[in-house]
Amino acid sequence: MVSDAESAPVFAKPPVTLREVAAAAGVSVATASKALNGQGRMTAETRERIRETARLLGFRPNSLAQSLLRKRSFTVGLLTNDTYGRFSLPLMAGVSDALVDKGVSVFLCNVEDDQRLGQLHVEAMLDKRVDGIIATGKRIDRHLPVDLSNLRIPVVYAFTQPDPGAVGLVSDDAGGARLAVEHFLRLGRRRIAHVTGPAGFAVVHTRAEAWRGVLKENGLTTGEPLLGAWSEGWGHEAVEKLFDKAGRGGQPDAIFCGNDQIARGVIDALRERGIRVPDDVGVIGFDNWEIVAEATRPPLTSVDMNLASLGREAGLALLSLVDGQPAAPGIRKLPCRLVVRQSCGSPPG
Amino acid sequence: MVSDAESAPVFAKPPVTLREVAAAAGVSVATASKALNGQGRMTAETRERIRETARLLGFRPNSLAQSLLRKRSFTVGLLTNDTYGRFSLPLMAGVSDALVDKGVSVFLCNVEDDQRLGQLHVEAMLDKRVDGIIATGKRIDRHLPVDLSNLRIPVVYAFTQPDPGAVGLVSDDAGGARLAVEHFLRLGRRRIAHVTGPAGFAVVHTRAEAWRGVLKENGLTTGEPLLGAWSEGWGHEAVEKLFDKAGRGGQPDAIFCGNDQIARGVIDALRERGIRVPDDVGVIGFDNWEIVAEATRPPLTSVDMNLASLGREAGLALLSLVDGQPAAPGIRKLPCRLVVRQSCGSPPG
DNA sequence: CTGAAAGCGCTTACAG
DNA sequence: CTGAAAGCGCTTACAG
Repeated sequence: MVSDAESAPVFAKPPVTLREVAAAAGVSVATASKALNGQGRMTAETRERIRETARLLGFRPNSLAQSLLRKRSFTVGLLTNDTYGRFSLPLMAGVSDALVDKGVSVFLCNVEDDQRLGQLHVEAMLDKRVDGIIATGKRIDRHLPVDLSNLRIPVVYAFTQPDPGAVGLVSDDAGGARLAVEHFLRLGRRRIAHVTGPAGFAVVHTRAEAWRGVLKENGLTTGEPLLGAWSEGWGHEAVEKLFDKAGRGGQPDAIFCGNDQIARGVIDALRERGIRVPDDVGVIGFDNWEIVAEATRPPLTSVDMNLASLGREAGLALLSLVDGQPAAPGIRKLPCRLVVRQSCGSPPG
Repeated sequence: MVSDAESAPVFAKPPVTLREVAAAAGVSVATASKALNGQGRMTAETRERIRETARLLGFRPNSLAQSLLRKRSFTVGLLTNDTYGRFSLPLMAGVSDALVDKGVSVFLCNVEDDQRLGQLHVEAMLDKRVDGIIATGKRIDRHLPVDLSNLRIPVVYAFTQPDPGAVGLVSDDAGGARLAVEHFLRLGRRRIAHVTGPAGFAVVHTRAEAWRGVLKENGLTTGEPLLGAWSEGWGHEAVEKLFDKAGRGGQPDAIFCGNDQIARGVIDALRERGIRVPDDVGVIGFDNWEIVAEATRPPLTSVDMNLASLGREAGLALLSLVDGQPAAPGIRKLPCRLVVRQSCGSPPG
């Protein structure tokens, strides 16, 4: 007995083709194509009949064939080395969301920090004729382990270091830091410390400069920012450094932290010392990593880099390049926003 | 003046085609194709000459054309509703890693919990003729907002609820829970409590049953598991419940927690009460969310669900379905592993 | 108003 | 040993 219908996999049935639609409607393939695409001239009845036939048969045009002709695949590649995904995922989701509505699909390429993997993925993207590539990473001062500088297709960099002359989108870290410090000032805080990550990160300096700048503009003196690790442990330590020296008057009444983990360590350490947050000392973090920010006691006010919007913008920027619109090269900085919770204190009175 | 070379976008130059390679090598397109694919018979010199020409011209075959012919696109769709990405990302990275070496690329489809988005993505995948689909989510007892049951292409479910009769991969939660409890027993702990998430989650019951089972097998009595939220706050509360009642003898000497956030809350609450971890009470978490597990004091022992492996397995399972290998339908449970840090205590003596 | 032809870039029988 | 032909599924000038 030959394999019977029951045992054959359901998915063996091939998709219906335009040829079948045309035959069923009694027209040529060319006419069918034009009917479905709203091209050409024909009676409204013919067009409608063909459309109805297509609908009935469940016809969906084969993208591969269309892409071959149009020289547009309606796909883009998304390169990332952020396996852990704290920064990448919202960004990737933003890209995907912005593009799905335009019929563009996104290839996920995890390149780690591995040249071989990077090359493998870029070649796969090129072979599959993606319309463009978005490169993203976990920090804006490092390159991905791939060379994207001489491709035939447009490239947009988002939250990773762009090649010179390319289009790049990053968060406005200086602006984000200003938001935090200015908020403290508005709340009446005057001795605002800054506890942040390692000197090896560009954002550490960008944010520290902004912190210093705002204080100076307001006639306040600043000490040095405290550089350390991006960790809770460092937040703890930093509190010791800040509060073990000097008298009450030299101690901060607010601490702006370089990320939420540091802020969490700071808050825990302050509580252990009996220093009240926000009454005695206000705390603001950076990243608005919700699961951390909402678990601190009190919940943490934090600067959000709007990574999903950044992803959306990157997707749209790439599309307009693909469509041949010229884009100004260079780095575009997108605004951050301050998410106010309870750790920073309320306005006086 | 017509647009000069300087101002034209670099990426306007179209890729080199097989026809050009053939012309350059002085052979027909058919011969060129066979030479590059190792098909047909021809002199070694001819083959080598064609290959060399292709290399020189930087020829890369157009995947779209190949896919059209072969009826295989070497792409798969990856559906997820885990925007936050704690579970999805390692899984997605695993899928991508397993497939990139086989020349298969992965479309990222963020469907949220939105039917419309789900449908949009599934149609896009079908139109692009993906070879198969992997569905993944943030919990194993919920469906994605899409119907994948009657597609023409194979589907594998990973870390989300499969359709009946489909192939599904999940972590062995019961096994993972056993690992934790048995480890405590080996360490000499006897009064092992269980603090976990809400009753609405299937894994809450799976893990609680396993906890209860191991204790019974060892002749130990168990109380009821403490159900609550997946949060630090609940971990805190649970410690109050466990330690405010009964005398010293009724209090646990070990707590197995349903996730790492709960475990973190538990550890913090114990410390605040002056109860030493692990000396007085051992703690084990679940998920092995490194950034949390490593920040607890002491660092947290936790059950790891091996999500990257799960992703790899899912990718390979899908590929073998695509290749026509029959796969046993049903749910396959993949083992967890215990990552031992300092919160559970050392062996006695 | 509709269809036949050519073609996107490739592969695979089939001739010679 | 090599090439001409047909074809994957579609679209788009061009005739009629």
